Order: sequence, then C-alpha cells, then structure tokens
Amino acid sequence: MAKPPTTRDAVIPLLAEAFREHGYQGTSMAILQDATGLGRGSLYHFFPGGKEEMAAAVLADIRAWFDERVFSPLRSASTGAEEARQGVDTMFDEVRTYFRSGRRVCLPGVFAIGRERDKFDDAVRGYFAEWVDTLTAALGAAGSSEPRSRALQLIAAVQGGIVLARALDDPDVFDTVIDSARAPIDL
Amino acid sequence: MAKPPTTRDAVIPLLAEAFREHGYQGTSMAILQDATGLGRGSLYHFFPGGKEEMAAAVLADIRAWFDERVFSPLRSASTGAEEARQGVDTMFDEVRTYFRSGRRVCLPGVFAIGRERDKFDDAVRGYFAEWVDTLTAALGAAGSSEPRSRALQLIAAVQGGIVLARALDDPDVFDTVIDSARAPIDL
DNA sequence: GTCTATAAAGCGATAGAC
DNA sequence: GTCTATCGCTTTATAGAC
Repeated sequence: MAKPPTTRDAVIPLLAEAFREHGYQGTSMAILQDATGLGRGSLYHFFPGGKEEMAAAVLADIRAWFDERVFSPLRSASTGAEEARQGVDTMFDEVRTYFRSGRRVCLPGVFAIGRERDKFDDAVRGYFAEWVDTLTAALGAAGSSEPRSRALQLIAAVQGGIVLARALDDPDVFDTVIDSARAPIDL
Repeated sequence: MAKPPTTRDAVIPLLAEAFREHGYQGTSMAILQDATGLGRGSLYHFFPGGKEEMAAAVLADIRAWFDERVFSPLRSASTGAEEARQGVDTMFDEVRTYFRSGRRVCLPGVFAIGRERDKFDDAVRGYFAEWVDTLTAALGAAGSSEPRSRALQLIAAVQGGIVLARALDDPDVFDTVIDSARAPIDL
C-alpha cells in the first residue's frame, strides 16, 4: 500500500494478507498491486507464474513460519512429559497470536474448503499433516492415551474456532473454544 | 446438468451444491447453468437479483433445513434432561449425514471466512447464532455446567472437522474429531 | 526492475425473439 | 417461461518503452 518493497521475500507477507482477506479467487491482480504498491510488471517479474505462483509462495512462507514457531518446538518437546506439555502450551500461545483470535483466517484452511484445494493439494495437506504429526508426538510424550485423536480434536478446535468467531463476529468465541477443548485434561 | 426443473424451489438445491463446490466467487453463471440445466434467461427469471439473490435463497433454504431438522428438535428437547441428551444425539446424527463426514462443506461456514461474510452478514450470523442458542439450551437442560462454552466447542468441532477432513482428504478424520469432542462428558 | 498499454478471455447482467 | 445474442466491465497475462 505505502512503501514499495524491492525484494521478492519482502513482498510475500503483503501478498499473504491480501489472500487472507479476499480468498484466492477474490484476490485480483489489481488488489495485489494495491497491497504491495508494485505495478503489474514488477509482480510478474518476481512471480512469472502470476497469481498461482504468488499463492504458492505465500503457502510456502506460512509453512516455514509454522515449521519454525510451532512444528519444530513440538518435535523437540517430545522428549519428556514436562517439555511436551510446555510445547503444547507454547503452540496455543503462538497460534492465538498468529490468528489474532480468529480475526485472521488460516489460509491453508481456507484453501482446504475451496476449489483451491486441488491446485495446492500438496501444500494444504502437508501443512496439516505435519501439524497433526508433531502434535500427536508431543501429546504422546505427555502421556495422552489417544494422542492422534486428541491432536485432531485440538487442531479442529483452532480451525472451527476461527470459523465460529468470524461468523459471530466475536473474537472471544475463539478463546472460549480453545479453552473448552483444552479443559478436560489440559493436554 | 440432466433434467431442467421448472420451479424456483426445485432449482435451489442444485444451486446450493454448485455454491458449495465452487464457493461464491468461484461460481459463475455458466456453472449455475450447467448445474441446473437452465439457460441464463430462466435463471434471471427466477432470480432477478442474479447471483447474489441465488446465494441468498440458498442460505435461506439451508437455514430452513437446519431449523426443521436440528434447531427445532434441540429447542423442544430442552424440557427434560433425558430428552435433551437425545436431542444432542440426533443433532450429531443429522449433521454427520448432512455434511457427509466433511465431504460436503458448510456454506455459511465457507461464507464466514470469506469476503462474502459482509454481503450475507445476517444470514451467516443468524445461522450460527441460532445453532449456538438452541444447543446451549439443550446442554443446559441436560445438566451441563457451562452450556454455552460447550455448545461453542461442539459446533466448532463440526466446522473444524470439515476443514481438517478435507485438508487431509480423509472423512474418518471428521468422525474422529466429533467423537473426541463428545467423549469427555458425552453431552 | 518498473512502468503503461493492450491483448484475449471470462464475467455478470440485459434485451428481445419465440 | 425459455432461449440466444450481446453489452460493458473486469480479469489474467503479455509486450515493449524507459
């Protein structure tokens, strides 16, 4: 919008926010220009594949962020019971901040329920598969009896919490959903 | 597609499936023609407001279905504890069948996380608000200590289960998520 | 690298014949 | 009531000047 960035990497977060706000189909090149402050020519210079390459780059960037801030900590937390519990705690802290209690959508989640799922199949599935796998491992290390079911339930609570908080236009709903899902055994 | 229907009411379910498969923005008039077997002229005859009126009619139809099959039973089940439990049971049966374990998306949910939320604000909010209210009442009657939090959690499990089942391309995930969410107290 | 101009296709919506 | 033809606009993508 304001200051035109000069590197491909600096552009990606701006593209990401545009895709999150308008969805894949709803995001036009004109919107992408406004969001980045760049002209058509510059965008196609950085992303010759156009809109599809931009969305793919955004998904890769999101994946990298979660790898570093969520998945990797969960993985390395799976050594002992106490570390595992703390790994899950920090996951929810990161996630709550990242999604801003549902004010910000999960782009892989949005793509999952739309036609974009086909086009970005690997990225969408990979994102959620790694989340499930790493959280399952952490929950198992923390002593959960059915770690995979519990991991699916908690991740679904995050995704459903986003949907519900936005539908009701009430961010508190997101926090309530997460807290309720965690409550029974605090794992 | 196959047989062109002749009444407005008969067209709506076909439109609904098209919107569910392609999203609001992704559903073009050409797709709507294919889905209904009707020409442009006929569609505009039934829905002078075009695409927006069609989507509004679909949302109203979905709302009516849930009113009859889910919300109304939940409301009338809120008289006694045992009826309330059974009302919640039938809700999950209806929902599991309706969403086909995540193979079918929830259109109000899809609209909630997209830009369509603004245009169909009342319909989206009304659908989820009534779901939350009626389920809260039933859970309260069934003896739940925090019925509203629990209602939000269970509805979020449905929405998140759809997202996750589609992302992982595994309908079993939907059922696992629902069962896990219900497990702790079976309410 | 960044821009504007423009091509080629698809969009929603309308008009008018039947 | 249903159709086809078409308008006017927006879309993605490309070309070429600077």
